[in-house]
Amino acid sequence: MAHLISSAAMDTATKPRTPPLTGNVKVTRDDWFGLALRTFKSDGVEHVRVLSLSQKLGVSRGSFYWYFESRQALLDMLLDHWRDTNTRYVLEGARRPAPTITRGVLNIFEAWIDDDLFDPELDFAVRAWARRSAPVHRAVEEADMARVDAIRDLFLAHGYEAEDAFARARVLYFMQIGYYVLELHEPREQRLSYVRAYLRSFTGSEASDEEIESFAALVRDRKRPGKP
Amino acid sequence: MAHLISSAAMDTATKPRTPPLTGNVKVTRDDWFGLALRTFKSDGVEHVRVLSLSQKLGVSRGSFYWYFESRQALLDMLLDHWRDTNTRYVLEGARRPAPTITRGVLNIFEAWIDDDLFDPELDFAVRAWARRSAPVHRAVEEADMARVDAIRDLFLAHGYEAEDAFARARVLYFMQIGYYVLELHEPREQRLSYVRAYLRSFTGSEASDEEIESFAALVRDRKRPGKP
DNA sequence: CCATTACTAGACACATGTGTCTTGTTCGGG
DNA sequence: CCCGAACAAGACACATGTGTCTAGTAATGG
Repeated sequence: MAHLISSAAMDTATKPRTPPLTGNVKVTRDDWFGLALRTFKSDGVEHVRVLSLSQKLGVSRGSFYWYFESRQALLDMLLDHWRDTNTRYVLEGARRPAPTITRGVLNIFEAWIDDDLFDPELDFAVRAWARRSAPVHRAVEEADMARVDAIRDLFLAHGYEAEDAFARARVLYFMQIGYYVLELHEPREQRLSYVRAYLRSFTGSEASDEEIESFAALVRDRKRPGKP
Repeated sequence: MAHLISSAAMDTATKPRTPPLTGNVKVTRDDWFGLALRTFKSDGVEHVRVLSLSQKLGVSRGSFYWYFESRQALLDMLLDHWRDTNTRYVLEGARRPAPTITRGVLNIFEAWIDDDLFDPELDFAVRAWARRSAPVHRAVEEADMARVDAIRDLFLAHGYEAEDAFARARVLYFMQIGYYVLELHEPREQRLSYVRAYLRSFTGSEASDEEIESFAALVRDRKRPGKP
């Protein structure tokens, strides 16, 4: 009865693997989660389906229920993943001490401009999801408030008046979200060329050439700074 | 063909009706479309389902297929509706001749600030839909370009340099979209109080008191200006 | 008053989805 | 070398969805 051995040639769109997968194992938990995440980002929650994921992975749904308790558990993990990645780096950037306000804003831009640190697709997918799910909605509200507050605190720390700091934080944040929603996908070089103008409009003061240049250099050879 | 009755129904709770509905009729085409639209806005395309709509309307699915060719036909109509409403008023506002740039931007704000003219929920729902549907994606891209171009032309008409006009159009538009994505739902009065600051940051010049005041007055007794 | 118009109900055939359970299959270790 | 841990397959029961078709039924108009 052993016909068609190792027809598991499903290495197409899903597969670069590190360990050769011992035992009767065809896919790992990470395969499931990774595909779910990609599907979530490109197609939305509604399309994260155990059945269709299993078909793309070339295994039966039984495999899924070995690794995960339920579809809902997987969705919860997607939300956690978003919280762990997207919000964190924005906050870290905003809170990093900076000698000037322009430099402080550049610290935030670092996350914005690097898709490894802030993932706009993921953010949008979560926002779309939030429209229907109360807990997700709360999570998004919390994250937005935390982000705007952190940016406002940056302006406050650099001597802006309370109201002005608030307004500037909002303009900066709203415009960034709006930019991502539009899905412009401009090349990094082009985005870099706008930085000076954005800084002027966001902070009301002028960035120094070396600030701009060191930011450009940092972005150009983006390697993830922390540990992987 | 006397099916042009009761087009203005579109109530909230789905039921109170203007004409008593003659014959064996339980729901009208507008009932179907109105509920579909509301569902689309609050829950997204994926939840616009013939079955669940029929249950909410209290009729069988047979009714739907009397009024509409298919689910897809209904979805197409939703997209058309979005095009007819949302894009139009933004363009009209931007193109209306204005004595000053601040006044010109206020003309655009008119649509932004009035949910009858520009519906953020609808816009967001369409953008979410666009991520999965190529034709919808194209429609959104076209609309975004048309809107930004119209705003840019406004700045150009008031003497701004080409690049500056482009940048300002983008900042204005992106920030507005970002604002809507966040779903802040601030009361009209509060939004009005920001208008002067926004105008300053968007145009770089100061609005006159009477411009601000006449805008506030216009918004306060919002009646739809054109014909319904 | 009877036919026609304009709908609605409900059954059929089929697809896609969830979650559970039983029965494999493959490896590595005692 | 056989056994158990770690997974996978596939069937079952059920829910929800689409689209089609036939048999109604309530007002209206001749």
